[in-house]
Amino acid sequence: MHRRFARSFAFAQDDNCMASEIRVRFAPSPTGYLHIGGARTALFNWLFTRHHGGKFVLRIEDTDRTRNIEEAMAAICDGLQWLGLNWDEGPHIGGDFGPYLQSERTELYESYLKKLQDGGHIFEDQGALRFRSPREHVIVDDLVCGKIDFDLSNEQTHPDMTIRRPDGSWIFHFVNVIDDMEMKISHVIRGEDHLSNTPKHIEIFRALGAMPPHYAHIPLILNKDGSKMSKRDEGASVEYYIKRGYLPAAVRNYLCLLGWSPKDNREKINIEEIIRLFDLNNVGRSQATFDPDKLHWLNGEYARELSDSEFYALALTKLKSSGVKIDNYPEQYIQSALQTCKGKINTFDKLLAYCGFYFTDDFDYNPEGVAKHFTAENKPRLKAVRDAFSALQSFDAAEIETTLKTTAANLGVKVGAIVHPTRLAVSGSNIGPSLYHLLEVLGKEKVLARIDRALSKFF
RNA sequence: GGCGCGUUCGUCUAGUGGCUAGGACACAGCCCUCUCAAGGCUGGUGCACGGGUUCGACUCCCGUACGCGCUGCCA
Repeated sequence: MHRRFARSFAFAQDDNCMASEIRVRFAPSPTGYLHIGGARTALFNWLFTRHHGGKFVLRIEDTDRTRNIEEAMAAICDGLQWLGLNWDEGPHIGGDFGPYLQSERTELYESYLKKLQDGGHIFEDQGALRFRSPREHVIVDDLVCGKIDFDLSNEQTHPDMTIRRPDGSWIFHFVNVIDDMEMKISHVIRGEDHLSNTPKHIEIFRALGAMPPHYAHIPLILNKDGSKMSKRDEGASVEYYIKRGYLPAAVRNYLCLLGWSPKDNREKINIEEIIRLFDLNNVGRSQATFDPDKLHWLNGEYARELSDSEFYALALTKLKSSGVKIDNYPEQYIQSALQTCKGKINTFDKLLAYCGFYFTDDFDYNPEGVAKHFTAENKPRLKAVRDAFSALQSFDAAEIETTLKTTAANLGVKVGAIVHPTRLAVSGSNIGPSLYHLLEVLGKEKVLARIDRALSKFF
């Protein structure tokens, strides 16, 4: 009830000031990696502006004076770009409200500090500067959480916040507010961990005589075990998915589904459609657990939808980065080899294990497969396959299929009985691409050699 | 401890007083099949608990429990 009222109220305000542009920001600190939760926050900000037609600002909150800011910032920018979350203002591209690194905005903070001091809002405490709270109730009218009444009247439970350290460096609460004000941010969309900070931020806006922006606090993303996803957790950074060969569109789609839903049972939705449907009033309020399995499935959905050339390009890149000596093989060979893998793997990090046998003769044989298929009774069968193959003129998938089937019939066994030993002999694995096509790609010579090798090695 | 937020299958969610509580991932079985995928079919598990309000609560109110967040001279 409260929530709905709060929302209509907030949007009524928007309607009254149509002139003011919608401006949102993503304001990470340069930790050196893009957290998956941060990426989702950035994504929701981005979706919100793309839906309403506003500006998406990237601001780096580097008040901590870390070294290697360039490097740490690059990880974040790369992650955002990989996800397709382009910013309209910020590092690299500038804008009318820069600079976009807090470390370069000190004079601005000084001047606002002066204003606050002149207004009697600041006092010194052992060399640090604190903001004196007016000690009132502050109502946060949140677009996702509804109206929340915070009672800040008790100094014991809500001490005056520090805004500047004795060494002159700034505290997040202060610079964050100043920047949102100066950059004319209209909607602050951020993680729910900031909800309790919001009344304090509003106090600063008021002390400066400014209107606070609209707030929207989105639920946090948790680990499988219910704990907060932290840097140490596997899969907590976007980079992890880049390295594993996930598709950005799939990761982005998955992230959208955490705390937001199209409400019509669709899971795989293209980004244009999401932009069309997305709004703050259909963002959920409860925390979501990150489910790697579902992401993996969704990635497979996207992977299967890739065109042949897209798949080939991505697969080739992956093979090269995996150290496969690709130059030793003709392009046509590589192409047909990779084509047999299309639609079979959900993520590209599985590619090498799936098709490595195409690019080396020196592969391992799966032990369970050996125990199961390289049996005494299968020896004559594998020999029969070998002989049948050697008699073939054209070694194409159709011929191979026919040959295997007639061979099986002659032996009085099901085709599976000879398929498995053959696959194992030529690829070392009991899973893989379609055997008929795989054999065609490998070519008669290699196939016969590998069968011979298996025959002499295991029987 | 105080303050705040949350709680529908294991997980993500749909659901705004009357539904056999729907979908998806995962899981199990079956079908298809040269393996693996994919696809098809079937199955199981869910409204945290206790009070109200109401003719009737998953849905509204209160409390409890649990989870998470904030409570920093971190962001």
